[in-house]
Amino acid sequence: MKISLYNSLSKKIESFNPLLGNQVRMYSCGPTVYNYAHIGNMRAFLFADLLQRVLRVVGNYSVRWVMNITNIDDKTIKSSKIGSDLWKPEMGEQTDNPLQNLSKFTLFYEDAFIEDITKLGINPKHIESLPRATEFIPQMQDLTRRIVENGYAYISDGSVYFNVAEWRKKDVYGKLFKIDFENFRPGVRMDADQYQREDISDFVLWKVAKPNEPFWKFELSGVKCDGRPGWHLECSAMERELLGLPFDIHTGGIDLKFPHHEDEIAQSKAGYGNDPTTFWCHNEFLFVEGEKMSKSKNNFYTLRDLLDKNIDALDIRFSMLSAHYGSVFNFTFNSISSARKARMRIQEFIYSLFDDNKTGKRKYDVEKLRNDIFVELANDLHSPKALAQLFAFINTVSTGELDLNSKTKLIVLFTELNDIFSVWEIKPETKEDISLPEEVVILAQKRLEARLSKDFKLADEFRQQISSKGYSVKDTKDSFELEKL
RNA sequence: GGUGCCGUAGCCAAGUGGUUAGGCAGCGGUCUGCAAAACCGCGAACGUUGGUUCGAGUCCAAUCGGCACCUCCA
Repeated sequence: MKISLYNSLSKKIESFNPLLGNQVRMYSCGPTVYNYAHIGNMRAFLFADLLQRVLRVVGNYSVRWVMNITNIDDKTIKSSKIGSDLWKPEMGEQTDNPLQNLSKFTLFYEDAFIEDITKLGINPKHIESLPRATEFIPQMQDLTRRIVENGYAYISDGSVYFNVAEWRKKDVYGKLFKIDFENFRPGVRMDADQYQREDISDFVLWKVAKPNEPFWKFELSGVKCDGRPGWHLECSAMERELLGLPFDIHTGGIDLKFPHHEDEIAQSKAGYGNDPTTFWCHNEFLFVEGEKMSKSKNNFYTLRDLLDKNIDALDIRFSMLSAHYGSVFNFTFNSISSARKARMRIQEFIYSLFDDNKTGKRKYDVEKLRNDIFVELANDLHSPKALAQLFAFINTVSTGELDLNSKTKLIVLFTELNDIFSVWEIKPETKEDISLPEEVVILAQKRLEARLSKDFKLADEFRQQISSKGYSVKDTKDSFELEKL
């Protein structure tokens, strides 16, 4: 099925066509590995995952998905320095080699990141490559050199800056973000670094080495420029190296539109002569309980914080699918429990499809249902509408009335849908829970006996005891089911 | 100052000018010893004020409120 996507370049929904046959090349701005990822970060990665899955399943494309790991920047350098209180014993021993420290520090959070996204239902096998910025330094130096040679960058005190004014004579600077150069307001964070820039809007390509910080040897136009790459440059060099230019889709959070992505466009074109990509896709921000997430408001959560609160990562995934990626998502604890119930309702339905005792004569047009759902997903990843279609279906059909053929087709469909949503089990319900404590099972059995002999008072007492041990008991006709509370 | 986004029932969240989005919660029912779960059924909304139109949640204007970005934040 043809996919349509909102393109931040045209600010319109456009029909998507890959540049090379059936293959989609997609690059996602990945994490800066200086801390555990928070749920706002997670939304960006879940959005990219949804996109690549829809491209595979609905669009029938093969997808080459690349997501970078930013393992060198101000924050990672600072956090990994000797004496940093962010250093954890699990990262190993610090040495007097700043680059080694940086590497140990960032690898720790890189592992944590992979672990986190896996819990969220992202399959790392879908990601073709997770390039680390530090492993592409020669390519970044090469790009810097090209831009300088083409006359769109200058060296100042060993750092290299992109000359925006010069570039504007040749091409538009402001393709994603309309910039009013007359009313350009210098940012507050400007003086965080002593930039020796000719113009306020120039941005750094390569930063000169500071004492006790990691650096790479670099000589440019006879000038010694030992140092490290600037942030924007990393992506430009890696995406060209791994995907080739131009590729099909570039994703990221909406805050990266400017300056990060705008600068990427300028760099790639000024250095390589090519636009990076044809589609820019951005996800909106996330709120927590109606407010912007911030540490001061005490509503700043990493995925791990939420897991510690006994929240299922898949409920987070599912709840985010209930809003369109292009609108602000309001994360609330209420919405998580709401999402869990909704998700489980579909899960129950899937289980019942495998139940041969529930079979009837009704034929259902599964093809049409499939089409109804896929059309929504193909229309700019409209997951809320796709889910609405699915619920509307479940509301009109009970498995017991469906014939075997329809049920089989539905299992196939749910398998396909789960290749996108990835929040269900497509298999018969397994009643056995090996992890149940024996004492709870014994209590439940005693309760069953009491119940069958109609001693309900005793049965209620046992139920009390079971729930005080953290389990709930559900009666079936002549047995019981236990569930963790 | 500039550039954008958003105000839809108790909560979340779709709505491309013309008969129902959907989920959760709530209410009623079936089933249960009572529950739980499941299933069946039910209601309720478009920030405010004008305008365009036969008809506006949808288009236009104004207004109020919230938010984001404006040089290394998803």
